[in-house]
Amino acid sequence: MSTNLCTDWSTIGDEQENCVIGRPREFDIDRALERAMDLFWRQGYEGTSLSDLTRELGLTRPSLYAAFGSKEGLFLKALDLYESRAGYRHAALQAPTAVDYARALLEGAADLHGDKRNPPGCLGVQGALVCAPQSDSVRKELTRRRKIGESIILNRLKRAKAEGDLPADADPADLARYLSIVIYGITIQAAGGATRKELRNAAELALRNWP
Amino acid sequence: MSTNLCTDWSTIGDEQENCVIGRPREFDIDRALERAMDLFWRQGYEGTSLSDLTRELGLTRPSLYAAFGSKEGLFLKALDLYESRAGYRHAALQAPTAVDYARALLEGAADLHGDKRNPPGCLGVQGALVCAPQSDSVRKELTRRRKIGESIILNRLKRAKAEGDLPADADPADLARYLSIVIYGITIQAAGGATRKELRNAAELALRNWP
DNA sequence: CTATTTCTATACCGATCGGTACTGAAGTAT
DNA sequence: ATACTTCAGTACCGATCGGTATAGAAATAG
Repeated sequence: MSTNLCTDWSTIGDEQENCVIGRPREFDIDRALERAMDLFWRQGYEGTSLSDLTRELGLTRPSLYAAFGSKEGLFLKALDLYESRAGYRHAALQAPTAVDYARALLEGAADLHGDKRNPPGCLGVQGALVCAPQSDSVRKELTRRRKIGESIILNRLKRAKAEGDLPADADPADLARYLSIVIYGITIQAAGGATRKELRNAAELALRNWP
Repeated sequence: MSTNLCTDWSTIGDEQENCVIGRPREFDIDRALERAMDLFWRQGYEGTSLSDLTRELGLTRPSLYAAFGSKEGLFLKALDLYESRAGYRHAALQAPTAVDYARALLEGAADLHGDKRNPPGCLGVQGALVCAPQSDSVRKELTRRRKIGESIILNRLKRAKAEGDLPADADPADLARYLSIVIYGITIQAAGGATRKELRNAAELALRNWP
C-alpha cells in the first residue's frame, strides 16, 4: 500500500482530494493527467512505460504512485478524461432527429480524430486493442466501454424508431452497429494520418442513404 | 550475425531454404510461422514476448533466431503469411463491376474477421496500431501496408469510373476511403466480439450507400 | 517551538525484456 | 571414417519492466 493516506484515487479532480494536513503537492495533478492521456493516446497502454510517464509528466515514481495508485489506475483516469473531452458523442444526443444524430456522430468523430492538435486515432480503440495476457484487464475495460458507447447509439435509434423517426423496416441494432463501424473506421484512418476533410467526406458518404 | 550461414530469411517458404549440408532442421518452419502469426494476431507485436513465442512454437530461442533472424523479422514473415491468407482482397478484384467489387470486399472482411476459428480482428490493424517508440518501425510498416491496400481499392474504382461503371459525379478517392473505413470498422467490431452475421448486416447497410 | 503528516528523491527490488555465446550432439558429403 | 556444418539446449547478457523501501526536506496544526 501507499503511505499516502490522504489522496482518494476515486475522487481525483474533486475538491476532496486536497488534504488539510501535511506538505501540499508541488505539481499540478490535472496537468499531469492531461500529459499522461496524451502519452497513452500516442503509444497505447503497453507501449507507454513508467519511465516515459515520469519523464514526460516531470515527476518521480513515488509521486506518481502516491497520486494515481498504479499504471493501470493512471490509465483509467486518463481514459475518463479522454471520454470527457471527446464530448461529441454526448452532444450528438441533442440532435432532434435520427439522421441529425447520425450526422453529428460521424462528423464529430471526423473532427476530433482529424484534428492535428490531437494525437491521431482514438484512445478508446488503440489504448489496448490487443495486448499481452497480463494486461488483459485493460483491454477488457476498453472493450466494455466501447460496448457502452454502442448501446447508447442503439438506445437513441430505438427511441427514433418508436417516435416514427425511422422507417418500419429499419433495424436499430443494425443501424447502430453500422454507425459504430464507421466511427471505428474513421479512427483507424485517422491513426494512419487521414485529414479532417477526408474523414468528413467519408462521413458524408456513409450518411448518403440513411433510411 | 547468426551462425546460420544457410538460411536465407527472404526466401522462407521457397525451396531454396533447405541446405544440402549439415544437420537438417527438426521442426516444421511453416507450422511454426503459422503459430507465430496466430500469437501476433491475438496479442499484437509488443504484447507477444519471445517467451510466448518459444513456448507456443515449441522451439528454443537460438532455433527461432536461426530460422527467422529477429522478433521483428518473424513478425514480418507472419504478416506476409497473414496477407496471403486474407485473400478476399485479391479475390474481390475478379468482380466484374464496382458494386460487385465493393460487395466482395465488405463481405469478405465480414466473413474473415467474423470467423470464430480465427483470432478476432485484423493483424494488419491491431498488430501495432500504436506502440512504444522503439517499435515504431513495425507500426510504420503496418501503416504502409494498409495504405497499399487502400491504393489498390482506389485503382480499381478509378478503372470503374473510366469504364463508366460509376456515375460522373462519384469521386473514386472518397469511395475508396469509405470502403477502407468500413473494412477497418468491421475489424474493430470483430475484435470486440461481433459475429459474422452482425458484420454481414453492417456490410449490407454500408453498400446501400453505393452510388 | 514541537509533533505530525506528506512531500520529493535516491536507490533499489525481483521479474522480464529481446538477444546471444557456447557446447556437444546429429546429421551430410566425401 | 573423417571432416564439416548446422542443429538444439543451457545458461547467460545488459537493459528495461512495473513497483517500492527508505530517508530527509518541507509544510501544516497545535
